[in-house]
Amino acid sequence: MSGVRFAPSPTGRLHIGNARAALLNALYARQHGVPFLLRIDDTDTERTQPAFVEAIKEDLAWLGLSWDNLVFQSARQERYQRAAEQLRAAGRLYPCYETPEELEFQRKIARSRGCPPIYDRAALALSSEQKKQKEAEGRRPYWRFLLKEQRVSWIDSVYGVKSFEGIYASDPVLVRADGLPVYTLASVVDDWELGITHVIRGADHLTNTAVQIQILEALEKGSAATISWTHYPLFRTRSGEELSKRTGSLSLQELREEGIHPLALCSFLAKIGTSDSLVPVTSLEALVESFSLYKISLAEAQFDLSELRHLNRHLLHDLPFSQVAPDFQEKGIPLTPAFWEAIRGNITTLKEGQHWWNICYGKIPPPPDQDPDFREACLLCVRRAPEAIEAPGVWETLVSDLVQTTGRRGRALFHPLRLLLTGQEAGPELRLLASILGKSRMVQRLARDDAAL
RNA sequence: GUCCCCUUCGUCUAGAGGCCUAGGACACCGCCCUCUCACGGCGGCAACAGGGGUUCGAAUCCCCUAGGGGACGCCA
Repeated sequence: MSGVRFAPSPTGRLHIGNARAALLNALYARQHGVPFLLRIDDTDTERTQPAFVEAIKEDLAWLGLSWDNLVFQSARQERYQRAAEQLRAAGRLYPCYETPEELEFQRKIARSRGCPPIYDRAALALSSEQKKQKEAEGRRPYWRFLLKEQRVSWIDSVYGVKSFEGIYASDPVLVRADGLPVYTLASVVDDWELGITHVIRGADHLTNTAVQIQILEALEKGSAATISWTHYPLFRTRSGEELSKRTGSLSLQELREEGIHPLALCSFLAKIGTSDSLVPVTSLEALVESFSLYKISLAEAQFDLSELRHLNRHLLHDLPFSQVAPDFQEKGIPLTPAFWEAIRGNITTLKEGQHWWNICYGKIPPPPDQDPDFREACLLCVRRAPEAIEAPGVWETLVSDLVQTTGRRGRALFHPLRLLLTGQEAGPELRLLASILGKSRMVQRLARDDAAL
């Protein structure tokens, strides 16, 4: 039995950091044919909001990821209680009575004195009378795991041999005063019981790993070698902008609204910070094939939104009609192959595709009528052109006529004509636009007819 | 403060002591294509954070300095 998991907490919408974790795990699962578990880490009762569970599922589906199993930590409380019991029995879980405020104060003191803010284990020295007295005062105990002061080592797929000394960390709180387990415990229990053999997560969990290994051992469920650990370096950002879920920046929702195609995001998230080139792929399968944990670099990759946009542009150039039609359908746009062929080379985002759809099939703001004589001449030519602009040779004939009639050619002809027809300075080749607009709409726009403007 | 990690073209990176006058991709610039802006094709510019060692030889190994990230929560 083996498997991987993506374990978001439903405290907000998915952001790119989450998406990377989800994608990397999903790619690993697909490549190795192991189950991909979606575990909802909802042990934090204050911050969890049920609505975000659906939002997370929606975001994952948009990315193109599916899961084999769905588990809620909130539904597994008795497992965690049992584990806590076992740790208590083994003498590895001890009650503490400080309030969060007191602990915060202690940490502040330690920091100001230049000391590491590590828990002083004061509660360990409490006699049973003292504990009784604390409880008589109305204090409920919270429970800390007694860390062994030993070196914990494991092999990380990215970082190589890693080791941490137990003395450099606080004894972690495993059970809160309200009796509910904390992530640190729940995660270890679940990984063991749900057959997670490969943990792939951000490097912010590196020190957690040492702690979790000690818990795993204390629970007699395994050792450092039980799980294959992979920690990838977190994104770095320009000018230190926050990327964490706490600020809610760069949610998948925002990227989606901007018109970033999910495959562009997946290509980006799978390739950035690896030894592979940052190029878009047109299917998730291609990412599965080239995926390797060993390609992940030790240096933090910089997340650059403009890089993502470039990738999106290239992807859109490559994507066939069938792969983008659904995205437009969703926006109520009945995309046609001819239209897609015409615009794909000129757009960076799907949103710009919608923009061009509106230009071609909707009304446009009246372009400035700087040269009415030129406009009238163009109108004359288009009026006497055959109905089927798209038919072979028709465009060429029309252009000859335009050159003859207006006395202009090249940029001097096409630029103002483009402006009159589309209201845009740049865009797809006019020949293609003309066949999409059709003779009647071209006439309307050149005649400055209200129906098209 | 303590611990962990990082630093190669603008960006993502290749690089495991001689294959390095440092390779690729994207960006940028130029040319070609095109009676047009784009698209596309071809080409160009451009980097080993700094300083010490070790070695016949260092981007690569060691040390120091500087800069950056992460962890140190009754969050996950």
